[in-house]
This record gives sequence, structure tokens and C-alpha cells, in this order.
Amino acid sequence: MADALPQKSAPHGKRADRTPPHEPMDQAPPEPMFDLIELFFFAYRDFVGDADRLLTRYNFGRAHHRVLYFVDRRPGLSVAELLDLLKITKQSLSRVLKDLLDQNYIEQRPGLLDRRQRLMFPTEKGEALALELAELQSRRFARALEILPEGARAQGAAFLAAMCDPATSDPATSGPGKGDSVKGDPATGGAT
Amino acid sequence: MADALPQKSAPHGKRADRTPPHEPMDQAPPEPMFDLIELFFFAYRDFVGDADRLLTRYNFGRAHHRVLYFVDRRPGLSVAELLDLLKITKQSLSRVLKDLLDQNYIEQRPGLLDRRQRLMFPTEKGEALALELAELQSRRFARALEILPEGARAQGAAFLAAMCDPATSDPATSGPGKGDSVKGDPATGGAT
DNA sequence: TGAGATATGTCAATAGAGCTGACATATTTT
DNA sequence: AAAATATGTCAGCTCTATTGACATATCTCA
Repeated sequence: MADALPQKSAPHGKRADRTPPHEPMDQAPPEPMFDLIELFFFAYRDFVGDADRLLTRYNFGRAHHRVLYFVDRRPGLSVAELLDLLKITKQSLSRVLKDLLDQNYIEQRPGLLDRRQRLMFPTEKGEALALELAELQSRRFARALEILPEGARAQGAAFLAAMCDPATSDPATSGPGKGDSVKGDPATGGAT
Repeated sequence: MADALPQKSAPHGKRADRTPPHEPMDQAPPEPMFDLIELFFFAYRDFVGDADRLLTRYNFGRAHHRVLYFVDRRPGLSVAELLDLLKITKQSLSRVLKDLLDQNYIEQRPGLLDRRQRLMFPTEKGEALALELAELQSRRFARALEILPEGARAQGAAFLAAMCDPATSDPATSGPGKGDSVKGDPATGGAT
């Protein structure tokens, strides 16, 4: 039973014909990079798995983690800004945010300039949990970097940045658009 | 409103004290690598977003994608092996697999050696969709690699591989364990 | 051969995270 | 004062995944 699973051979026979030598690269479908697709899937799954296990002890889920993470990283964030970062609706956020507010991981204060805003800040308790989670995930990065050659950290960061949509890639700006609730693609559901 | 969001300064003041110069690296928490954490989140979100949009047209979700992907990549996979790869329960798989079987993207055949097994194979239709999805996601990799220096592909793959759990990292083997349904961590829910 | 393990399927109930639509309230802008 | 904006909330639906409990076919081993 532990036999190696059969795997398809690398070059998709049928596809080779469809990729003439000197076609405009923008049009022709690239050769599928199954290795990267698969590695990305496994790496991310294991990466978030670390945090999931820790969050379970607090009766929190991944959604709580993301909210706490960004509030900790960008203290004074407004609700609209957070919605835009997470690309979810305010209704989705509210349930999760309520938990974090009720249990004193986050607190809200009215904006100084615009008192309609509810700026969010991590409490000490919130900062502590955010740090614990970040350290846990950083351990995985640290372990990975130990077995990788010198410039691996910069290379990895560059690779990930290049994989982002242009709009989202700028980590400092990646923010405020205009409209109300940010509506992602429909039917994407609460998928993983 | 489009002001740059405030960001915390890099070195967590409080933490510096807790990281003495020459402590056993295995114990001391690493400095949080917020840049990598964040980039990993955004990169993966945008990466799966591509496929999500396409899947919507077929009334499929991410779960269907994953099943189709692995059946296409490892034709002749048994149910138990697939469960182990995906780290979900058979009940979760069944709903999604049923859709793919009913709509002829995948077909099952009894195992030759063990007729209890229902080995899964992609149909032509299934192969076509799997390829379409792989090409779509590969386009993003291709775009990223265009703006990255020479060895970026190998470096990226190495980085991702190093981020995986040892067990899952071996892409060829990553398979058959023993027990029945593979139970992940409880309360991880169907989170993203 | 017969008991027990194994591979798979299925019914039922539940949770987590997301969505849309429809309102309500406070505050700022025009 | 009217309109726009920022936020909150109620209600209902989807998708993915979980647990528990059984059912069936098939293999294995004593």
C-alpha cells in the first residue's frame, strides 16, 4: 500500500502541440508548473496549520487570527480599511470582531478627526496573542531558512511579493479604496 | 483617507529583552518575520483567487479543485490515499466527489488487487478542466518569474518545499498512511 | 470456514466563515 | 436641511469541514 503513487509524466503530450516555438508569450498558455502549484498548496496548508492549533485553545478560528493580526500590525485601523485588507464584507467581519471586542483582545475608539469611525487597537492581551501567533509562524520560517542557502529570505520574500496582485502587493499602502463593503467574487464561499 | 496606514516599527521593543544573544536557538522564539507572514497571506489569497473565479462558472468550489487536481496528477488514486493527501474526512470528500462523479469529471474503477478500493481516474472532461486550472495558476507563476532574476523558480520551489512539514514535503511519496479517515485538528473548521 | 479488520459509502447534526439584502444610527458634507 | 459616509445589525443562505453512527463489500488470518 505504501507504493509510490503513479504520477503523470512531466510534459503534457497534448499540450506540446499547442505551444508553438515563437508565439506571443502573453497569449499562449504556459506549461503547467505542477511542482510549484503543489508546493504552494502544501506549504500554505502546513503554515496556517500551526496557527490553527494554537487558536483552537482560545476558541478562535482563522478569521479571528487575521483580524487580530492586522489590528496589531496597523493599530488605529478603521473598519473600512480592515475590510479592504481582508476582502470580506462587514457582516462577515462583525461576527468575528465582536468576539475579539467582547473578550478584550481589541478595543475601539472613535476617530479624532471623523467621529463616525471606530478605530481599532489591540489591547495588551491582544498584543500578546498576536505576538505568540507571529512567533509560532516565524519559527517555521526560521526552520526553513536554516536549511536554505544564504539569500533565501530575500529571495522568498521577492518570490511571494511577485505572486501578489499588483494592488495588494504594496504592504504599506495596500489599503483604503472607496466604496462600502468590499465584495469579493461571488460564490467563492468560505473556502480554504 | 488614502493616507498610509500606520505600521508598527520593526523590532518589537518588548521582545528584544527576551532574546538574549547566545541562547539555544531551538528554544528562543525567533524575531517575528511580519514581512514574510503577510506576503505569504496575500500571495496565497491572490493565487487561489484565480482558480476560484474560474471554478465559479462550473459551480464548483475550492474543494472540487483540490480533488480534481490530485486525481488528475495521481490517476488511480484510492479514496484513502486522497483523504490522506487532503487531510480531510471521508464525509467531507464524499459530497464533493459525488459532484465530480455525477458530472463525469472523474470515474471510479474497482482496484485490481483489492476490489474494495475505488480507484479514481480523471475523464477527458476532467483532464481538460484540470489543465485549464493548472494553466491559469501557472500564468501567475510565469508572470512572477518574468520580473524575478534567473534562478527564481528553483529558489521559490526550494523555499516552499522547506516550508512544508517533513511528512508532506516529499511530493512523490506524500501519501498512504494507515488508519481510517484522517482526522485533522479539531475545530480547525472549514477555514480559509 | 468464520471472525475480524479494512475500504468505502451514507445519513444526520453541527460549526465556521463567507455572502446578499435590508435597515438603523451617528456624523460629516454639501 | 438633505445627502453622503462609516458603522452596526437582523435574517437567511452557501460551502467546506467535523463528529458519530451504521451499512456493505472484500480481504486476511487463525
